[in-house]
Amino acid sequence: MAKAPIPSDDTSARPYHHGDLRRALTDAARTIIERDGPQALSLRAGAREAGVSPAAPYHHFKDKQELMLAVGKQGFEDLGKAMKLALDTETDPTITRTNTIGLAYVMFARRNPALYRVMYDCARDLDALPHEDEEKDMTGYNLVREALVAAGAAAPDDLIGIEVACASAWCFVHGVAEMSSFAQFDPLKEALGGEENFYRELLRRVGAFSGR
Amino acid sequence: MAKAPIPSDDTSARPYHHGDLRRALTDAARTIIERDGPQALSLRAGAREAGVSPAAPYHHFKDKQELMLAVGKQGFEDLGKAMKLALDTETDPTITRTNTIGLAYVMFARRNPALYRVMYDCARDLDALPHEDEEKDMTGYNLVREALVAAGAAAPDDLIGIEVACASAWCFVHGVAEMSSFAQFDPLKEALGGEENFYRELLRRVGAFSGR
DNA sequence: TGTACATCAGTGAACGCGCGTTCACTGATGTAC
DNA sequence: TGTACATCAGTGAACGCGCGTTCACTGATGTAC
Repeated sequence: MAKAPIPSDDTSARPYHHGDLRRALTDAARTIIERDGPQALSLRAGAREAGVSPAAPYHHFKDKQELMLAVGKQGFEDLGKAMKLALDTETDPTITRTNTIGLAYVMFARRNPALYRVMYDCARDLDALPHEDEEKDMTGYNLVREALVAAGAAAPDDLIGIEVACASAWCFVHGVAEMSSFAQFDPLKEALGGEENFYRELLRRVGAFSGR
Repeated sequence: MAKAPIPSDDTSARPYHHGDLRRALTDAARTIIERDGPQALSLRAGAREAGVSPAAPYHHFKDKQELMLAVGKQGFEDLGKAMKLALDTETDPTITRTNTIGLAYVMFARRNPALYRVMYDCARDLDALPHEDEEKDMTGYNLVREALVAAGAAAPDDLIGIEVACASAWCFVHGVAEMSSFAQFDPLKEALGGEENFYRELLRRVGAFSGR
């Protein structure tokens, strides 16, 4: 009877040690970013959101910037997973691999617009994303390159041509991703019978990159 | 002898009234944004940069947000001017109008990366850009639509097709614009003999949108 | 042309606030013997 | 299995700072007569 957790209100019965506060903090940061905007994210706000004292984060992150980078990195990992998942579960053989990946990319940005914005900032800040897991970071890029070559966007031995094709596709999809939450496109989305159709119609044009 | 301006140091001999403080403040804001990042812009910093007391801006802007919007709006105006100028001065008839406009757009973003970022944030926040000068705001868009129709991207009576073509081109150019300051593309820029060639090579693909 | 006065566009001091970060601390956990 | 102790992951109070904004003020300008 002595040590049993107090049953009164089990959400308030948090143990002194959190368990995985680092993860809880990045999750809290994502919540804040999406709910109140990237500007609203502070170390204190993150701690508050995670239900922890203002000093607690310093046991897991050197400073605010390190938290931001962790959030961005987590975002890229999740984006990579989303793209892989889409490839693995796509059943319609008439849809090209590039389009499947592209749609997954855009939908991720659509669902996490503020996070996507932060990820982009991280990617710009120097080469901020840590190089330790270059493999992981490259996953998405490799998928795209492979798919573009398969689609005939460039000859397999035309290295520069391949890079340019990748850059084009990347820029295009990035543009669509960022614009995806623009209200300006709402009428067009409706006219095409839904958001997803709109993106598919746009992404179809990536195929045009390979046209001779 | 009485009222003559003190000649000692004419940069320090600013009159009590500024002349055009509103403009000086938006210029100062742009300086700060490009120099220290959008995060660093505060009303106080803007006033400091303009050499004026912290309370002075309140005679010209209701609050910080109004200053930000003014900066964004000014950015769009300048971008529109840059595109028009490029159209008016392009002499090579082998370059399509879409590509001329696109390159001007991308180069503007390349030269003002942080400002471009702020502009985009302004455009996203609600329909933040004031509607009074809808005409002006539409200038760029009209130029693009006209050029795309001229390029055969869609039949003149296919209204939806035109809109989709515009959306595609817009997303693509936006993507290139934002990626233009990514160091990741530096090797490719070099391989293609310079930055401008790189953008031209990318933008050439906008033409592919019209391919049947 | 000169004077009185309303209005405009600045000043500078002050406010309350949330932030990042540090510090000495303490409760919980894991390990050596 | 039990005890001593090092280590880890929290707490909460405190710091100094720059911020947005307000306020009573004052210098400069323009207008009526």
